Amino acid sequence: MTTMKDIAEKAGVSRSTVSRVINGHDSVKEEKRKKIMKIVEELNFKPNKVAQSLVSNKSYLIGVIAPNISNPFYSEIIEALEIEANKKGYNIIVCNSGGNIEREKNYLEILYGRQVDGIIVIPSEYKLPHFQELIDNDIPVLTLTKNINNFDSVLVSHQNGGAEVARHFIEMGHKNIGYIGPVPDKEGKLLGFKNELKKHCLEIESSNYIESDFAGRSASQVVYKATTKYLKEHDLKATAFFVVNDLAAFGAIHAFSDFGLKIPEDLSIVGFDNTFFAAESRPTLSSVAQPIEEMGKVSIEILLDKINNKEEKYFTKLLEPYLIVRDSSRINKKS
Amino acid sequence: MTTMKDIAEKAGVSRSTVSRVINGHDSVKEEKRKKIMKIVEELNFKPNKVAQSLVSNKSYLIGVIAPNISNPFYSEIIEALEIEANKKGYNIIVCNSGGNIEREKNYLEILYGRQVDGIIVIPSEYKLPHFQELIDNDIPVLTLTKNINNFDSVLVSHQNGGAEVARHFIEMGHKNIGYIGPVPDKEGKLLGFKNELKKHCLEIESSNYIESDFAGRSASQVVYKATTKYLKEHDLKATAFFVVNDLAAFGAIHAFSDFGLKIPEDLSIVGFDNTFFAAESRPTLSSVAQPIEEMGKVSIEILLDKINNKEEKYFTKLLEPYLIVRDSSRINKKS
DNA sequence: CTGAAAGCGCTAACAG
DNA sequence: CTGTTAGCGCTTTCAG
Repeated sequence: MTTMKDIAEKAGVSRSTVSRVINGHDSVKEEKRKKIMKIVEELNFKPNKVAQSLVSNKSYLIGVIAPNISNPFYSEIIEALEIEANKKGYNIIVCNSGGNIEREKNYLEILYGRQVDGIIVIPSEYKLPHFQELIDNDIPVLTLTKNINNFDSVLVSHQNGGAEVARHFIEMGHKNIGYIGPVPDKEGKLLGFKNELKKHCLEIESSNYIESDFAGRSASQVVYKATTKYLKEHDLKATAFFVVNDLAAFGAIHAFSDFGLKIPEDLSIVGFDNTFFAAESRPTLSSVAQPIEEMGKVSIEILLDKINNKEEKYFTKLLEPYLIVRDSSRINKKS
Repeated sequence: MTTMKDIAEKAGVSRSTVSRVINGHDSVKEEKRKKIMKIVEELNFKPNKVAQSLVSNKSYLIGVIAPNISNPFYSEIIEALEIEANKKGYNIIVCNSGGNIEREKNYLEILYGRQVDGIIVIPSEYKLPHFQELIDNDIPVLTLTKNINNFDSVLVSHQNGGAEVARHFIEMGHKNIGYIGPVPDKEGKLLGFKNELKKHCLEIESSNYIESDFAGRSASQVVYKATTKYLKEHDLKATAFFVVNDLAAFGAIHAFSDFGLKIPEDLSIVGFDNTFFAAESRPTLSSVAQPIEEMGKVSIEILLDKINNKEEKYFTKLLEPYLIVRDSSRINKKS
C-alpha cells in the first residue's frame, strides 16, 4: 500500500506538504504541488480514510438499519438514502435486523464502535431499547417511518393517506365502503380513512370490515383466506375496499376474482405503498404512494444537520403520501 | 467518547492490559480482569474500530456495488450477502452504481480508500475498466452474476436454466415452442434452451421468436408492445413460450390475455428469476429461480478465503438454477 | 511557504 | 502476569 510517506520521500518533501496538497490546503509552491500530484497519479495514491477518520474523528459513514433489505419498500428507501448520502460524500453501512429487536440493538453497538457519524433506523417496533445509551453517547440517531420517544424522526402521514383514499371513493360515488386489514392499524390509515368518511357523513358499517393480519411475505395468502371466508359468510354490500397494503390488496383481489367478482366493475380496490407491482398487476392497482425519494433526502439532510451543526432540537418531519389512481378503482358509481 | 486510556486510568492499569482483556488475550490476573470489565460495562466502552483497523490493517468491511439496490433481484442478493457477512463479523458498505460504469469505477476508488477488506461487484456490463489497478493493489474483488476477465466470480448457469425449461416444455408435451426476449441473449439462457430442445429433436421455428429488449423497469411494457405487434402480424403456432425474465413474462402474459388467449389453457409461459411477484400474479408464474442465498453464501466464503488465506488462484464458481413450476405452465399437452 | 513534532485510539513486541 | 515503547497513516499546530 502506498502511503503519504512514500509520496513525500519520492518528492523530497515532508509528509505535511503532501497532506496539504492532497487536501487543497494553504498555498504550496506551484512547482512542488505539481511534482507531488504527478507522483500521486503515478502511484495511484488514495489517502487512507481510516487514518483520516482516526485523527478527524469523522468517518463519513452512516449506518442504516432496516428490518429486511429485500422488502421492496425498504430497498427503495435504502436506495434513496444511499443516493442522497453519496451526494454529500458519505457512504452507508447497511444492516438487516430481520425485524428482531435484539439484532437492532446489536447492530447499533457495532455501528457505534465503527464510529459512524450517524444512524438511520427503520424500526421494527415502536420501541428502541437501549438506544438511549447511544444518544447519550453523542451519536445522532434518526428513526424513519416510525416515531419513537425522543428520537428525531421522518414520518409519512398514514392518516392523510387514508383520508385521500376516502375522498377518492366518495368522488367516485361509493356509499357503501369497506376496509381490509388489521383493526385498529398502528399507523393510523384506518383512522384517517374513517375520519374523512365521517366528514362526508359516511361510515364503515361493521359488516364491511374484513379483519386480517397483513405483515410479511405471506400477507397476500393470509388476506386471501380471510377474504374468501368473509365472502362465504356475508352478503357483500360494499362497493369499494381500502386495503392496508398492496400485498394484502393482491390477496383480496384474487379472492374476489375467484369468487366471480370483477375489479373494478363490481368492486373498487385501493392499496397502500405503491409497490413496484401495483403497476404490473392486472388490473393495475390504485395505491397510496409514500414519497420515498423525499424520505431519503429529508432523512439525510436532517441527520447531517445534526452531525455538522450539533443541532439540539428534535425534529419530527411529517411527509405527505399521495394517491395514484389505477384501474382497480377506476369505475365511477355515479355514472 | 470513552477510550482505553480512561478505562486504564480508572482501573489503575496500563492500556495494554485493558487491550488484553478486551481482546481476550493472554492471561490477565482474574482480579484485574474483573475490575476492568466492570468499568468497561459501567462506561459502556466499545473499542474504537477505526483505531483497530489502522493498526491491524483490517477493516472487517466489505464493499458491495450493485446496479440498483431497489431492483428486487439485487436487493435479495444484497440481503443474502449482508446476512452471511454479518455471521463472519463483517459489515457491508452498499453502493448503488445506477448501472453506470463511471460510477462503478468511482465507487471502487472510494472503497479502496476506505480500506475495505474486499469488494463484491454486480457489474452492469461485461467489463470493469480500471479494475485491474485495484487488483494490483492487493484488494480482492469478486464479480457476482457476470464473469469478467481474470476476476474471481460467482455465476449462475443460465444455460442450464434454459435447458431445464426446455425439458419441462417437452415433458408437458409441447412441440411448437417459442422464445420471447433478446436474440441472442448475453447470459446464454436461449442457447441452453435451444440446445436441450435439439437433443430432443425439436427447434424453435423462426416465426416463434418474439424479439424484444427486456432491461429495466419498463421491460414489461416494452414486451407487451412487442407481443401485441407479433400477434397482429403472425398466426400464433407455439403452445409454449420461454421468456427472458419475469417482468418481461408479465408483459407478455398481459398481451396474450388482452388478445383473448388464456394462460395456461392456450399457452404456457415460463419466466426467469423467480422474482417475488411470480407467486403473487394471476396466473402464478412458472420461473427459473436463481439460488440467491447460495450466491450470497458462496460469494462471501470465496472472498474471505481470498482475504484471509491470500489465495492466489482464480475461482469461477458456477451455481445451478432450478425451475419452479406454477400455474402458467401447468397444462399437459399430451393429455 | 514548509518541516518537525505531537497525537488520534489501539495493538504488539519486548522487557521485566 | 503487566508496563513501556513504538508505530499504524494522517493532520495539525508551531516554528522558522
